[in-house]
Amino acid sequence: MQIGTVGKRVGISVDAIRFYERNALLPRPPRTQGGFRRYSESDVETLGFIRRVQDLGFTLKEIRDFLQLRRSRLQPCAPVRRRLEVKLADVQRKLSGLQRLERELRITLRSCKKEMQKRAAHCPILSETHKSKPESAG
Amino acid sequence: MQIGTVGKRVGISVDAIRFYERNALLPRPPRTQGGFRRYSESDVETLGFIRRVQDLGFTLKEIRDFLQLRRSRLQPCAPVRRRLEVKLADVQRKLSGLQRLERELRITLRSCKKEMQKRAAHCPILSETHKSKPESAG
DNA sequence: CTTGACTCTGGACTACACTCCAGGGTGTAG
DNA sequence: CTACACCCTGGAGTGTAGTCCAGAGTCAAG
Repeated sequence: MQIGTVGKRVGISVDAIRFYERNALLPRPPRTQGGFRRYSESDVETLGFIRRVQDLGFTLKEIRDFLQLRRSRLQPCAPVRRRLEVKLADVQRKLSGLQRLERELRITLRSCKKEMQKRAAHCPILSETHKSKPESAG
Repeated sequence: MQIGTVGKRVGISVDAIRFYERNALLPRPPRTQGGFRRYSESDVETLGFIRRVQDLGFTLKEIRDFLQLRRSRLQPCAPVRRRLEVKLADVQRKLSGLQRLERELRITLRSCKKEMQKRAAHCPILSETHKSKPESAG
C-alpha cells in the first residue's frame, strides 16, 4: 500500500503519517526502488491505535511508550511491567475523572430537563456552590 | 487575594492565570488602584474546575464552553441543554475508549506476569527502586 | 522614604502536533 | 514516450498552551 491509501483508510493525513515516522511512532517501512514507502496491514493497525489513543488525550510521547510496551510484551522483565503499571494507573485516573465529569453532566442535564417541564424561566445548570457572585457589569 | 496567592492555592502559574484571563476563561477581576488583580474564592473555584477538566483531555476552547454554560444562567434551558448533551456524548465516547485501552493494558500486563512466573526472572530493578535508570549519559 | 517581594505589560520563546509548500522524482496507463 | 496522479525531502508556517523576560510599578513593613 502507498502512503496515500493508508492515510485514507485510517483517516490520517499523509503528512501526519510521515511525521509519525520521523518521530518513531511508526517503523520506517520498506521502500520501492524509487523511494516510495510501502505499508502493510500491521502499519494500518498501528496507525489506528495511535489515532484512538491520542483521541483519549495522550501525547505522542506517551503513545510512543505504549507502542514500545506493545512490541515488547514477551520480555519477562520487570521494568516493562513497571511502566505498564504506571500507564494503567494513569488510564484509571483519567477514567475516574471522566466518570466524575459524566456524573456531573448527567445530573445537570436532568435538573435542566426538570426545570423545562416546570417551564421555568432559567436554567439551574450553573448554580454550583457559589457563595458570592459578582454578577453585574452589564 | 493576589494572583500569586491564588496560583499557589490551585497549583497554576501566575503566567497561566493571566493567560486564561486574556483568553476569556477567567473573568477580568477587579483591580487595586495600582493595577493589581484582586481575586475571590469564586475565581479559585473556577481555576480548580479548569485544571480538573483540562486534565481529562479537554482543550481550553472546550473548557471555555463549559464555563460559559456554567455562567449563562440567564439563558433559556434548551440551547444550554443541547450543548450539554453534546459534551456528555463526548465524555462517554472518551470513557469507553479509555476502558478499552485499560483492558488492553491489563491483558498485556497479565501476559507479562505469566512470563515472569514461567521463568522466575530476577531483574535487578525489581526492588522498590522507583527511580529510573540513567541512560548512558556522560 | 527605602527595601524587597510581588505585580504589571507586551513580546519573545518553547514544545507539541501537525499542515502546507516548492521543486523535484515515481508509477502506470495509453 | 507522454501524462498525470501520486510520492519524495526539507523547511516554513499554524494553532494551542503556555513560559520567560525586561523594565517598570505597587504594596507592606521598617
